[in-house]
Amino acid sequence: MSGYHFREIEAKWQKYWAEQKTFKAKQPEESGEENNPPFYVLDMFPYPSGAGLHVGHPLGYIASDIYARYKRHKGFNVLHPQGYDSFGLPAEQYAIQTGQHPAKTTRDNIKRYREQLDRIGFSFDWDREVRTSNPEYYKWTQWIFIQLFECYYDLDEQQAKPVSELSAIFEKEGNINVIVACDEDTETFSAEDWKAFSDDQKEQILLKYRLTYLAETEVNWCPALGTVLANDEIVNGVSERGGHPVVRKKMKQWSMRISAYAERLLSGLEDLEWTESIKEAQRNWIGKSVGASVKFKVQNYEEVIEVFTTRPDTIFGVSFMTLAPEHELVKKITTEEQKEAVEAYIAETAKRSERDRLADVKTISGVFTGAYAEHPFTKAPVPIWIGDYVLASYGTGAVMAVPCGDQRDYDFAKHFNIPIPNIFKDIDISEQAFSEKEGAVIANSDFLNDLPIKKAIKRAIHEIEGQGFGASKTNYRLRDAVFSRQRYWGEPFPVYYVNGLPKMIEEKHLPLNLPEVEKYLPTESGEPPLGRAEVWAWDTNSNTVVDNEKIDHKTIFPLELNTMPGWAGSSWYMFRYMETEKRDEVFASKNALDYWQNVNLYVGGSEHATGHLLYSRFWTKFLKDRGFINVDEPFQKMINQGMILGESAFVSVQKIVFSVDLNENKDKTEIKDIPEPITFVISNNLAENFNIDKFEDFSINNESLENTIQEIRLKAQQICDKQNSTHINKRGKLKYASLPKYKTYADVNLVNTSNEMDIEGFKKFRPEFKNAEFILDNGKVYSSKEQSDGKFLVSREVEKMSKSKYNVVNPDDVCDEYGADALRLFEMFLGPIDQAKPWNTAGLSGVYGFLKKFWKLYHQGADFFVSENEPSKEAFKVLHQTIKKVNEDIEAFSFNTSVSAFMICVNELQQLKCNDRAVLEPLCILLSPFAPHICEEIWEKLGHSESVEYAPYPVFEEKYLVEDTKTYPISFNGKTRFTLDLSLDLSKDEIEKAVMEDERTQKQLDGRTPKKVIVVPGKIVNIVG
RNA sequence: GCUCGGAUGGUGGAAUUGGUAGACACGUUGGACUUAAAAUCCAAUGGCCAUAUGCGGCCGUGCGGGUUCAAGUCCCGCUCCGAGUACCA
Repeated sequence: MSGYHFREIEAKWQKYWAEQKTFKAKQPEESGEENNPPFYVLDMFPYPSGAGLHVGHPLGYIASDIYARYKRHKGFNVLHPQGYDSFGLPAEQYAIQTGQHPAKTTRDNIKRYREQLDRIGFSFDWDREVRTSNPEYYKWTQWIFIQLFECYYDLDEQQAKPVSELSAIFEKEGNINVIVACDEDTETFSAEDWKAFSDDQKEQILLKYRLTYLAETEVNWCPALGTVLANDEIVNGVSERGGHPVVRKKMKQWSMRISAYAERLLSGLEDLEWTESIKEAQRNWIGKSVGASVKFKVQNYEEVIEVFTTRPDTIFGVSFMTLAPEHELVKKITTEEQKEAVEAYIAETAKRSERDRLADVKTISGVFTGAYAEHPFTKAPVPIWIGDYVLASYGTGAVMAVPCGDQRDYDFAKHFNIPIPNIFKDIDISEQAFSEKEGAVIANSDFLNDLPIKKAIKRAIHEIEGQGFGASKTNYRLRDAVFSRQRYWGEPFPVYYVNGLPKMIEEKHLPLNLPEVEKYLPTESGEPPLGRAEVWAWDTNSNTVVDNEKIDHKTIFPLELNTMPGWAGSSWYMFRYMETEKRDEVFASKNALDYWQNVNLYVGGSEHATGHLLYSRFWTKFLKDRGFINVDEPFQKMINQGMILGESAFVSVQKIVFSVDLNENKDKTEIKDIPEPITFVISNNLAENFNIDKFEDFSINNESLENTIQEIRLKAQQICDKQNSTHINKRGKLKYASLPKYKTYADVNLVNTSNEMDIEGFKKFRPEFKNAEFILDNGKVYSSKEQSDGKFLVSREVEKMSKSKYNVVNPDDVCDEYGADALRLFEMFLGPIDQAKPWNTAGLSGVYGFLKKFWKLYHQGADFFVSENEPSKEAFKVLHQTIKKVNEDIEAFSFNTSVSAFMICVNELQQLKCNDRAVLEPLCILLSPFAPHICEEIWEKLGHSESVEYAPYPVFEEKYLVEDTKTYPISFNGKTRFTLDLSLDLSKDEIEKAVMEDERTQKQLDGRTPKKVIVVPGKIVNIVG
């Protein structure tokens, strides 16, 4: 065996790894003696879609795999698992369309994913695989749900506690003194009240405190689809799919009280090694603002308007109030005169999406309600306006407008000629508001006069609280998360209903398995798909699921029909991988949890910034509170990979169509026999100039194209003439005309690296072009593969990789052609991991060539050969430079530069004709995380019987890199003119002397005397003057 | 609008604390080997100018300023592109 036969090598080692369980992570009890510290590397959970993997998906997996393998070489006990987020909407939609059970399609998809993943040679410990749709897994998702139900959140101690403790407090002192997270509308009650409540009433009240609770939530309901839609599934008020009407509707749904954890979710970000941009996204999402809530009385009404402000110090600057048009008070307080205008404005606002309202800052709009509020301090009347720059969903949906201190209020006031009182001492507000939060002193503000802003805020809150029309308040934008989905393919809630009140199924009877249904659609009456299940009732005697017909509301009760959302299963899966043996008994055993702690390195896309990454932090904190785990954060360090973009291929098309001039058609008989249009598909190099109508203007010198176009015109004219001279004649004259050129997709798999397209393949791919004429790059018309000597070229454009753009590249194809090691290297070589970059298959030959060169280093002719000789100094230097560089790059996740470093290393060793074991053996270890198959093969040939995976990482030794000379760039006025080799031992003065003596220096100076000579030893010499 | 990224040859991208801009690779061109192709190897390759050869010169990291002996890198002001996103009161 001589050449580099990657197919055999890769298959051989993939089999070996699977059989030997090379990547099995050791549990704490197994690893104790060897003292290998644990290290946990995790990829974000893949959803196994029917489309399979494209080359963009494995990018992060390759990076994390390199890191995992690197850590094994460094002596760590690495946990590097993989699994599937296998509940989800696409499988359900496919089931609705085809009637196939989603469990089956999901299994099929997973099988395909696994095959694709296996081909790339990942070092996953597959024995720990999890699938969220497996009952053995979702048993514990249900279990966590129950734990959340049984807890409330103590805001004082910032901790979740059992609800039983809360009812004990209520028993003693009611809810007046408790500082806990609860629904906004919770009323106060005393111990006596509590005791007087019925059991059902008590349950109702406790629901307002539980960390997961039932509540009326406003949703986008689409009756035709029988489901709730996300905001981005609605376009112009109708559903994106099908265009059905959508209505706002209140529905009773499960919610998660994530808002209770707002403060901890915010402060916990500080110690995480995540990118600033993701942390910032979470901070914005949580949206903490500190200020005060202030109540304004409405004149002539009993009502008050409550506002939240971060700037209570500016309260004397209030000259109007603005309510969101949707604010509930608007209808009540609007005067008769203003009614028409207000209603018109509300109707207008309703048409605008929130997106519109926020994107448009230039249009200022609003209407006066005619009503006035009363300033709490001055008692002056304050006009109440409505304006769509205030959103109902944030805060109280009302603003106390301070035009001198807020630019939006300022613009609004200017636009409507509302006074702008200035409450800042010596600050000019004639042009714009003063919105800084420091650097000013308050004026015209009674007791706040002469106070700087920060002190004024404190004083204002003090007065507001003292006079009883407000209090200091911290506001969070973070809302509780709706947890119910009207879907089939998700975790069933372990919940049944007694008198309409939810009861949890006891833990020991879990899992509650997803029932069978005959169809996956909502029921005709609008219930979720589980409403179709015939066996979906809970028997509290036998503790089993029984036939619905047996429901008697005494011992047999209906079960919950909603299922859990996609993020339920993915919010805790990182802990499940830690467990191996006792998965039936616990979600993960204490021992394992204590040992693995949390994920040391998490790799995935940044699109999960405010979804998955926030929810899993929430669940982690909750599980910590309850003592189930002992970490506060799930993912200590995170790397976000960028998207791999596709290079879509396009062809240009122009058509000739025939038509009859109807003006001359006297008898108006039906027109038949009009020839089919003729389609031309034009090679990209000619596309711009190709134009059937105006070939006379043809500017580039291409005779055959000119001829071709003339022929086309001639042919079209002949068709017309022929028809006109015969039967069409009396109905009118047949004419031809060309339509505008347009571009359309070609499948990238039909195009080679030189942008040449396979025309026959294209005809099969787009049958509508079966009879089209193809104009080749030489201007000639394509006739057949054999007879045409020209090429057909496509144009390229970088776009997102997607099926609909025909630019998807499958990793299997790359593995077939170049091998998994080449794929791995190339994905890394493409550019920085976190950047979006286009996939260009042409570059693959570069890394493939590198692998062949690497292989050759260990061979002499056809035979494997390494010498036992002492390597040269140069060879050692090359090796140690590479060790240093690659080591640093891996730690910095700069994998593209480490691939370059390997290329440089191999090129140089080849130059040096180095084939010494003492250099080549460490090099093999060094490369093995990147290209594991080829390195295993060579490692074996080097005489090792064990996998290279656990070979100790080569140690960098500085002594091999020590230099005694430096090639100094000698620059004049900052421009390098020549270089000079000088000893590194020289002092500054000696360097200067040597440089000045060089004749090239004299030539550059041309007799001038330098003003200054800058010498930086070991770096550069710059001569000024 | 705001926040965070980014902009370097024909292409993907390198470049330490400011210190030889364009590493490495693709592509292109030329050459060697071959009946030929593939593969492999060698050479050239930022632009412009100059040049028999040789020695060279000017410009150049989105744009305009600035700091510095020296700026892709630091500062100020813009433009464009990408991602996220709340009129956060």
